[in-house]
Amino acid sequence: MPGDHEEADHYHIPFHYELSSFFSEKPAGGDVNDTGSVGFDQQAESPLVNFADAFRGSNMDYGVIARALGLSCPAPSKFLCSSGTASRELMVDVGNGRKRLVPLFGCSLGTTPVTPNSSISSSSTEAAREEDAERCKKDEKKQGEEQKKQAKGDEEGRDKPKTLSTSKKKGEKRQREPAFAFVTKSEVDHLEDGYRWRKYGQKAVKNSPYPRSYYRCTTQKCPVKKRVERSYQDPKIVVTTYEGKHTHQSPAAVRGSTHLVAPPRTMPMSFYHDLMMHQVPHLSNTCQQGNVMDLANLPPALQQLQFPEYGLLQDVLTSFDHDSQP
DNA sequence: CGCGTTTGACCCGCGC
DNA sequence: GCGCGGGTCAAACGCG
Repeated sequence: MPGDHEEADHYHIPFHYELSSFFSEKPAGGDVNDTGSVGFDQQAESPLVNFADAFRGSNMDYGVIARALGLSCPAPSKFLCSSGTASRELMVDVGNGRKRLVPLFGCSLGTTPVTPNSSISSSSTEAAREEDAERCKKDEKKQGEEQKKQAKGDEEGRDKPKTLSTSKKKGEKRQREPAFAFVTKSEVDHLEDGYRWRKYGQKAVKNSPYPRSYYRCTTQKCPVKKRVERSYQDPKIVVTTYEGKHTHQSPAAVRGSTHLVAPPRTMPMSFYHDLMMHQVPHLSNTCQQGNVMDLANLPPALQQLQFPEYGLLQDVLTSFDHDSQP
């Protein structure tokens, strides 16, 4: 069915219109939304507050956030579940030649942060696991084919000069790690996130003048990769897609930047768990398979989301909450 | 010399 | 089956 197929290829999550303003052109330091309730001074003394710190220092009940993000709180998750019309999404390539519309929810548009990085504008997840589920059906269908290929490949493969596929068994489907995409508004492509990355490829993106860069975590045996590309819709927007879970601590944390990884004292770990379970729905499957999820395994984007002022986030989330009320 | 980037070639999955 | 586009490899190169 063509319609179903379309659904499988594009993961639609509505974006709240109020938040869309975060991604539109705004004068530096200006108010962020139309209500005037959110304003920040980009020249504030502490322009960067990381995600965890933001919550730690906040009086905000995490339940509000949880509800806002559609976590395990009584309020239904409008953000994740509704089919609202006033949405803003960004087409993000999530691998295997698949693109999906990634919901944007986020924060601010500081343009002259302390670090070369600009502030995080939004984060989102992509439902690779759901996608995998879809693909499983196809896989079953193709399994016979694959086996044929495998036999054939065993014959032909020997003569191939390169052994690119030796890392995985022939006929075995390339397994995609859970991915987490988020969007930043930045002048620089490669955002400093506390980990060390090695660029291993760059490709031109179809219909975009901007190339996509491929990075791998330089830590040995760490499987995490990330893709970085600029939005052709708005060149200032950088889409970063993390894939996989770090098997180690952030070097930045090791160096003493504990604020990058330390869990907020006031936030139960279950919140992180819920956050991940909902923000990265497919990870729930992983957990069901016995894998342990802990903070260190959170995508850096969640560990280190930074905001010019957490009050902004608060307003954003409050906005979510308010919007989710009938 | 070690580490990171660049870049062309190759592999792979998917749609037609 | 074929072509396209995305993802990865690895040699060459640059830099400190």
